[in-house]
Amino acid sequence: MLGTSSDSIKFAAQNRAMLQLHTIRENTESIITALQKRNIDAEPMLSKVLDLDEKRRSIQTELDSTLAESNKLSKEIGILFKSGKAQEANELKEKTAGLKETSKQLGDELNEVAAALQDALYLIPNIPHESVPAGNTDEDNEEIYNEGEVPTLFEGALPHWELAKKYDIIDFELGVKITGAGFPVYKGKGARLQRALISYFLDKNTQAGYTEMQVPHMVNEASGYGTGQLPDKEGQMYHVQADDLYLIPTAEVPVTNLHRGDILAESDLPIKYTGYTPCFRREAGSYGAHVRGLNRLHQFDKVEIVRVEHPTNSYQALDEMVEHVKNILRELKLPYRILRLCGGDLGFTSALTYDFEVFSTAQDRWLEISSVSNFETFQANRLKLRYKDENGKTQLAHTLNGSSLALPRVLAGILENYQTEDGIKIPEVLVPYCGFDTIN
RNA sequence: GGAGAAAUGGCAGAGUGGUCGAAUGCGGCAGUCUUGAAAACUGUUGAGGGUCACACCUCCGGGGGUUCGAAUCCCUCUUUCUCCGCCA
Repeated sequence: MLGTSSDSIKFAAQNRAMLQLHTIRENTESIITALQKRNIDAEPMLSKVLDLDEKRRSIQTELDSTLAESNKLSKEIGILFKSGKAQEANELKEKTAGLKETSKQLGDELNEVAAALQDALYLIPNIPHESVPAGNTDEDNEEIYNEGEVPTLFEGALPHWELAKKYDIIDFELGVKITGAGFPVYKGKGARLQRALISYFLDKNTQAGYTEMQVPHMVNEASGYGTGQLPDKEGQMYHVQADDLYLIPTAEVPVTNLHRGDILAESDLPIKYTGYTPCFRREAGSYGAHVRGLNRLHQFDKVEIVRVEHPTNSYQALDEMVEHVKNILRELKLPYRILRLCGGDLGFTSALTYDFEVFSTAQDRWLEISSVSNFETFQANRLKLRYKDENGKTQLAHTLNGSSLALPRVLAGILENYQTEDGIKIPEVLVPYCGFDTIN
């Protein structure tokens, strides 16, 4: 449906079953070509990696044989002592001194090179799926679907931040007082509508087979590296330095890390989770009119879906997730479109991403409300999230996630598109969750 | 926050300086038996690096140290449990 034919899926799965050193070593050229879609010249990066890799292996080999020799001597010494030949044993002991020195040196060298290699590897972004269009900016994203009527609003219709004030449902100034800009306070029916949306989304997700999880809102450094926020997005996360913890920018981080280091049985797949969490983002560098109101916040609520999949099934899973989100927006009767992100706009960790955007009628612009991605083995490789295949071999799993959905812009879309001269109508599906059908 | 105990393979649980990547049991897998299943019996069963394949190397919570040699001894950190204190 979305241009991921089964042939390309199979190819992708095989080609990247073990993305990283093996793959880089054997497919250097094709990786460089693929990364050009991200407008990256990967050649220097990769040759540095290959260089360090070669160095690492040669030091490792040398170290291994030194250790092998000293292991052998130690065993002999043990046997000699046991059989009472203390003098011969002591003679052998002297021979080990040099080996010890050598292995210490080699060990230090190895650590250094291995760390440098790790750092270099962490800087390489995921390889875009072949369906990812070339391009530099969001202008080059490819619209692949749209649905829903854009309503014609009455004269004097307002953007959501005006509506929020008019009906006293969101107080941005109050948030500034107690915290700062970008931390709104939801009041009365506004707060209730938030809670209704969270419940509604979670219900939709659990009905679709996702298991609801409540996870910590802070994570440690290892989790940040696992899903790829670190080191790439270091400055975008709130860092609690006293305890070296990060406030989560999305539930993707704690939920996907649930399986960090696991080796699953093939029959455990697929794993499907959903979770509601607040999300914290520093948004360093954002500015201008597009950050008004709910458009861009430091703290916002989101319900996320996460899947761990068999490589042969991950693109079908991606399509299912897209269909699932479509369904929700259809029920909310919001006009939306789906974009396939171009190489330049694609996130660091993703192989293929579909963005959902709701049309904000009063602002006359599209607002991103969901991002659904397949990471293939990229996160799994960092997470060491694997499964045993039918031959008993350990393979990297594929991970995926998507918002279903991010609250603030859905809220903005509802407020703006559902406004009437008599107040804001509540979408039908949300009325049972809200306990009211109009905000006035 | 204070005092004590502990951390070993999917799980349980031995192992206190040498041939231990690690007994044993359970679980898993394969086979024998069976129409099939269960039971019983036999075999097999951690991860990573390295190699064409072997060899070989690393890993017994993390890091460091002692030693020719560490799962075993020492230091340190983390986590868990018990008791005390505090507390939504």
